[in-house]
Amino acid sequence: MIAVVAATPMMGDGPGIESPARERLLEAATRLFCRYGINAVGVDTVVAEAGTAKATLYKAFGSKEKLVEAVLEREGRQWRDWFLAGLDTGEATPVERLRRIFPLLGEWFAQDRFYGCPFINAIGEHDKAEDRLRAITIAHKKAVLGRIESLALEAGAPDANRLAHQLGLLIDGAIVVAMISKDPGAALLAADAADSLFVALGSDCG
Amino acid sequence: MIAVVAATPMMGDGPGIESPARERLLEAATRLFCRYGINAVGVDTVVAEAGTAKATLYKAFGSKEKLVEAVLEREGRQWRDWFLAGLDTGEATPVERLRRIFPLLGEWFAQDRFYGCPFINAIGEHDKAEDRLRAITIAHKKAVLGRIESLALEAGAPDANRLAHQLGLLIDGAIVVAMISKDPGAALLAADAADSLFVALGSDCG
DNA sequence: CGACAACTAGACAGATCTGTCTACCCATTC
DNA sequence: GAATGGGTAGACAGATCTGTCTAGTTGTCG
Repeated sequence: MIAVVAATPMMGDGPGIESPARERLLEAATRLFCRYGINAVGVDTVVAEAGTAKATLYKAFGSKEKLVEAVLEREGRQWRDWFLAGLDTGEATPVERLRRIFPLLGEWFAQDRFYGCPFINAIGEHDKAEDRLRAITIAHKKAVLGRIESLALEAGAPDANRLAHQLGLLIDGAIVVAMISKDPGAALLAADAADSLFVALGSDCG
Repeated sequence: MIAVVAATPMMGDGPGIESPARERLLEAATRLFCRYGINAVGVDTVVAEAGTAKATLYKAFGSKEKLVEAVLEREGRQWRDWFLAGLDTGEATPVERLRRIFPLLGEWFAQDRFYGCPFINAIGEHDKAEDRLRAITIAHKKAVLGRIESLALEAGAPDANRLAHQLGLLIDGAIVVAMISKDPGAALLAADAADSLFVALGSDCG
């Protein structure tokens, strides 16, 4: 127990708890699951892409299902770090920060590695009565919408919670449309629609 | 060839071209694919649920992939028939018809058989470089948004095409949020957001 | 009756899936 | 040097997948 954490002597990357093999597995699984779908990718493909042995995967995660959860949690954390940092960086008014949402999404959509939202896709291809993936997804969305609601509140929105969730609708809609159409322009359209939601905020001008 | 169409002597249901076995297969496949995901359901499960033999499935569709396409095309057609009829039925102004969009979606979300959008889910769990399912999906969305754009035009929208596509964002967003949260209230939220998009239309009143 | 068409039941082949297991490698540490 | 722990390589079991094939059943029509 103690040795497991106290070990990892050389690698200084990240928190130092993750072993390199575990990290390579997460990266490979993320890439493959997002591109081809979770059920369409076998663990043999994941370990081949990660360059590890199959036993390493099962030692680290226990099952493919647990690997999927770990992938979603890691990918969600990284995405939120990137997205929320994009909102919060530098000097800006709350409304200006809210207006960054869709340009940021546009950057994401334009990446050749953009395959839609891993959470939405994962839920879509699993039993809809399954609650585990939905719980992970809801936690992720709550973290994102929570920050947006704070900004809406600072911006003086009459109903910050409602505004945040309506922006959430536009966010998810834009993600889905961008995945289907392969057109990052969905972000521009959503930005425009969001402006219509911002008219109640004081500092607005077409 | 001719016999295949000219036959089906007794059954008078529907257009009469579909054989009962084929229809049962489509119904069973739709139910199972939507609920559990396409890749998670094998053809053995489909034929068992449909009460047919496996050979009947392959005789009628040729492959599981073709069955999937047939399911999406049939389901899309039925959904559009229901949805567009809901918009167009009875006497109403174009804006009133546009305002029916989200209450209609709310009815859909509230059904216990609601498992999200089969098109979105299908694309999400397949290779994102695959174009076949995307083409079917785009055709479906085009049919829906085309009618919405006509209504927006009749309603005097300054940019009917843009309004239609923005409503499309809210529609897809609401579908996804309803699937994730299992809360039909996403439709109300979207209806409210849509009202903000309608302010440019003349006959609007909070 | 005989031909025919649609369907059923289920065996079967071959591939692939998840998960386990053995045997070995190698670096670090005591 | 010996022990240890993380990793590799890959065989293996057992299930399940898609798709094919054979044989038999049912019902219709001439």
